[in-house]
Amino acid sequence: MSDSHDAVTAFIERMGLSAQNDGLPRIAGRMIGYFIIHGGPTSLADLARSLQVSRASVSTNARFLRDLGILEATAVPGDRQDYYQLVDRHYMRLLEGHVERMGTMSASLAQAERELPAGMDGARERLEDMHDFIDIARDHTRDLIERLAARRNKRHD
Amino acid sequence: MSDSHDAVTAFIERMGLSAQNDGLPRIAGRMIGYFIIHGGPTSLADLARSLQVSRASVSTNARFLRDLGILEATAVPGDRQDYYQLVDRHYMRLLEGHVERMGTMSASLAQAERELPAGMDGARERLEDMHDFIDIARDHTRDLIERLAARRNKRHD
DNA sequence: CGTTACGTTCAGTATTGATTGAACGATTGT
DNA sequence: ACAATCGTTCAATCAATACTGAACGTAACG
Repeated sequence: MSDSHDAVTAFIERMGLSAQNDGLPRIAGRMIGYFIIHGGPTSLADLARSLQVSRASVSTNARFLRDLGILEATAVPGDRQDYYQLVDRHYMRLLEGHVERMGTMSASLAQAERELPAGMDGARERLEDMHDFIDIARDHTRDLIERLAARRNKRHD
Repeated sequence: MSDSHDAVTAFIERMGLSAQNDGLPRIAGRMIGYFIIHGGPTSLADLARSLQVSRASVSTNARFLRDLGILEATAVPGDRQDYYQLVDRHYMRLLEGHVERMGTMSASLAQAERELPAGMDGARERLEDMHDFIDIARDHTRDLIERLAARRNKRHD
């Protein structure tokens, strides 16, 4: 079983790294990795033991991932611990987050266009150009999300 | 001109914030904002003065953005300062970076599938499911990049 | 030459944010 | 009632990294 252990921990660690790389807390990434491998539902205490981190960190990051819509709480009959698991198609939330960030960027560009005094034509053109781009990219990503949702539904029906 | 100044600095500051939000250095974001507004080419010294930051920071971040393919150096005849400007369609580089990160994630999942010992069927299924998703999303984003490139070319021809 | 302005590098500082330990309330089982 | 376990919160610590100041090399220009 040491083979499995090595491969599994290596993967979980890579998930931590790439989360860090994306600006997310490392432990959050490792938690996602844990759930991809082990499924769940799992209590926060077990998670803390498995990942060798403090219960405080697990608690904080669980809430963080829950707010992101990546984790959800489930009840286990006969046990009143808080059990968590990945939401179905959790990875979609990443794309949705991407769409959200493009939305704020779009709004920021729109505000700049609105407030920019007349005469700065070069600036306005560049703002509008980038704005168009962002909006198209956002729409495109929305389509992607829909298409992926459809694909998964078809598989399951 | 105080109106223009307010709107402009507010926009540049927002760009800094949203860069920070994406895990990039704040000054890098502000530099991008500066170029969107003022066009360029601009010397690093002017940039440092405008953004009120040290020349060291500007130098470091300019190299950073150049390596990302967002800024490029241009020669200004009769002046041998280093002039920088945004590359054409600089925002495309953001999507390309996104594609790259999806690529490393895909590779990481593939490696996990390869090294995972037999018997962990649930884990394998979840890995493959996510792997499929990532690859589809990456292809889709590549299409988007191509389509946007085509759109821009048509505009210009 | 001497001066000035530029860009880079690097050691040091400052700041941000992740992680922890300890204290707490709640819940269960004895 | 008591002990044990869980999850949360918060102050404190720790680590990563953004940012700066100073020193340096280069090039222009008087």
